[in-house]
Amino acid sequence: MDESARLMTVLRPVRAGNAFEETVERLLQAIKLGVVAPGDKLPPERELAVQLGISRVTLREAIRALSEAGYLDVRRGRYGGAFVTYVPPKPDPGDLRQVVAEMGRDDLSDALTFRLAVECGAAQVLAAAGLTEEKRDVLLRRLAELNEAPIEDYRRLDTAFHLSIAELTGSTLLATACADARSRVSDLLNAIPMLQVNLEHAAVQHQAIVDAVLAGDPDAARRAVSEHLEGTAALLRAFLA
Amino acid sequence: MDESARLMTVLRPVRAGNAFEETVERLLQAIKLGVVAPGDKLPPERELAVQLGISRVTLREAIRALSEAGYLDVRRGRYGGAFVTYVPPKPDPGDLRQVVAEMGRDDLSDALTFRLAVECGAAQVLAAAGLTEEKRDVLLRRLAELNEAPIEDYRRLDTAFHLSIAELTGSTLLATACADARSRVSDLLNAIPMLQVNLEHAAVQHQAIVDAVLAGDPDAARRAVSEHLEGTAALLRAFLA
DNA sequence: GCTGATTGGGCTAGTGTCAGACCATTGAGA
DNA sequence: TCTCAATGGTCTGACACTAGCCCAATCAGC
Repeated sequence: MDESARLMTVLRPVRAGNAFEETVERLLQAIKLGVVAPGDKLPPERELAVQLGISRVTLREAIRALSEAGYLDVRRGRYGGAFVTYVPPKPDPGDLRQVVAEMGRDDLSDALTFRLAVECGAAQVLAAAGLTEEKRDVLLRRLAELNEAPIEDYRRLDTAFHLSIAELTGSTLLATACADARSRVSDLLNAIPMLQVNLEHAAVQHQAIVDAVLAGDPDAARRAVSEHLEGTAALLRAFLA
Repeated sequence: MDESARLMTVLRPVRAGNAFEETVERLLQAIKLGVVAPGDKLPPERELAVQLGISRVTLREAIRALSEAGYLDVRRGRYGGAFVTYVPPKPDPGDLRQVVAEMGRDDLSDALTFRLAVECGAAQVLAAAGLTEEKRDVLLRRLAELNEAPIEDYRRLDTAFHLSIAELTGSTLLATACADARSRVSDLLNAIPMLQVNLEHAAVQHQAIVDAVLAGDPDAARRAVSEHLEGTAALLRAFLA
């Protein structure tokens, strides 16, 4: 609000934790966002350590922790690797309160606001920039895949659809921000029951988003994403009330 | 674009560098954004180290580097401290090419896209949420300060105005993202000559942004910010062409 | 069966980072 | 003029993290 608020924003902690903790967080993000789908395996330790910019020792500690927590199944030998065993829990509104209690009411509001801003921003930018034919295809394919998704794949493909919008802008920073925003609320979304009405409603909104983006209408794109996300947020608040 | 793009997004390096490098970067951000104005001093080392979540040793190394680079003047004894000596260089379009060469053409585009998305998102969210009287006052005060600014304070107060919008949403994540976005282009903005025409044009656009936000019109707010930033981006491209 | 490539598992020596204690300098106020 | 609180400057022992190496397990293909 005042000057000192800006000081706190910029002079916040340089690191969110030690290398081990940050690595666990990152792998968890990849797993929960479904970037590596259930049954898939992570890249080999040596490669992954390079990608993450950490030592193999630290990476292995993180993998062992996730393995012990039941997220991964690690197998040795050729054709081995760290296989994702995590499957999102059955939606249960009861979990919601618990998750919110863990993350804090303010952080929830913060995360929802952040997500709203960056996803609207991404859609607007993409609509304003215009899409190549190839990009149109990607977007339409993602939408189609989502619409045909069996219910157990719905959240994962929904994530893929949403993230595609940011990725198609070509901005790595924006894609990263959207992935971060999504992962901050993914546990909450997983706890919301998937009712037929809501899914149909979401499908209409997804279509509206794609239509606006393909039409090159930034205002409509912004509004469509805004309505979609506000709808989800309202659903969340309803289950929390 | 495809599946592997998302893998790279999520499995990017856990750390941007060692603690020393990241600390230098953070302090530089505070200085260049004018969060600590020229002549002001940083918090005492002991406090700052706690805020940044690093050891005093590492912090001191970073401060020494910035001191040797001419950004800070460190004085011992009571009422001593690390005083900001950095004043933004005189605008010089010649610097532009050099800065762009250092950061890379793609990174520039990435940064501009990111900034456009998050600032539009922030303005939209703020307009949609509505402002308390107190918040209105803050926003109007920042705008007034900017309009009355002597030319040597213009960039700093412009930054303050822009960041206020994100801060007023109450989302720390969003404020952080906007600060990050701004700092990625601040060297470029500093290199653009400040012509009277451009300043007047900017003043009108700033007014339009505030008007839209206070009117509670998210679309208008988004559009106003978009026009303002696109104008700056166009100016940049013009000097680079 | 073997074999060899691929993968996880483990060890060690070296460097980065930290917490905490203590020293040196400065200058406002008694 | 002296004092002392606030601040930067320095040192040390402990722990975290890394790079690089070698070992162990697995399994497709010969």
